[in-house]
Amino acid sequence: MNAVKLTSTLTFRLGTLGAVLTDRFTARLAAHDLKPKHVGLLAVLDSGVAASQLDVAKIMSVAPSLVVSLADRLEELGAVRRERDPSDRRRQILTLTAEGRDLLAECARAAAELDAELLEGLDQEGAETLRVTLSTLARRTGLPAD
Amino acid sequence: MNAVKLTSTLTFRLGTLGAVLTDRFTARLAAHDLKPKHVGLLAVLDSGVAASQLDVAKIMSVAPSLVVSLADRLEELGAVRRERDPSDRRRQILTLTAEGRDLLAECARAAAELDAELLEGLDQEGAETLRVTLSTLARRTGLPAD
DNA sequence: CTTCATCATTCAGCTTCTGAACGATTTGGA
DNA sequence: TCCAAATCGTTCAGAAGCTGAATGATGAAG
Repeated sequence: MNAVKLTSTLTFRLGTLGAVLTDRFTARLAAHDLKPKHVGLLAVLDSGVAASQLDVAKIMSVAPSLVVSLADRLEELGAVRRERDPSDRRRQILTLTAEGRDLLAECARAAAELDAELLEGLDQEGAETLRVTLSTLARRTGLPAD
Repeated sequence: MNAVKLTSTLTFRLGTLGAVLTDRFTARLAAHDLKPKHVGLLAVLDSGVAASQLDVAKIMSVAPSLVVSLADRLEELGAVRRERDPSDRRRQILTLTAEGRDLLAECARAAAELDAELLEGLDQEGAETLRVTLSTLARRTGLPAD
């Protein structure tokens, strides 16, 4: 009883909306020849101390082998530096370079512009409430919540 | 100036959160041997009159050839009926069967359960505000907003 | 100093999806 | 009436993105 409408569930709505926004972000990133996961990796490095590739893989919930190829590309762009951990030479420590920080900032600005488009005409209060609520949901989902 | 943090943009947050929720939904759907897109197709048929495969493809923003394989599977499950449009025999009209409606309802219930898990402990008011805001955003993004 | 665990890397392959054929049908002129 | 172009569904090859199983290098434990 009280039949649920699929399209009004958060699960479906956040899923589809998230997909659309990711597509838009991907389109913006195309200019830099990057994918969202590349930027996600930059963000991980930015918001923490130096991390090994395996650490990054765990944080991103992604296979270690994927981190290799993401880091390959970012290293090639000069956005990331790869160094063996002196205290454990198996570990590759990834760190953001100055260029990497710039690149991340540029991508973040692109995302913010997409946000502005999305929220255009929405009341300021609603937007702020949305941010707070999503931050809460992100936190309890194990995602970066800032 | 006022540097934007990527992880706190809606673009990034909705993208990652949406991906997590879609993964969870996919896991629930595994029991029925369905993917979210199958259920999305059922939802399109449910919320409209009879539609041709091309109509569905446009609504779902997906290649027509993908609709073929989704419909193949759903037809095989008896959830969907395929009939040539008598007034234009090129068109394949897709309609929900009674089984299809049941299946959709079951999937919607699964999504609602995931919603409950996600919102557990969140204040009722915040949840309701979230629903309303997301509905608005869905509408202005060309997604089903109900 | 040998055995087992851990990390990065490569690579084969899976899944999901698209775009280019193609056949069947319809439409719009000449 | 007939033909050319457009439209719809279908098949199929293959791109894209990712995983999991090897492999080699290094480290830890006895």
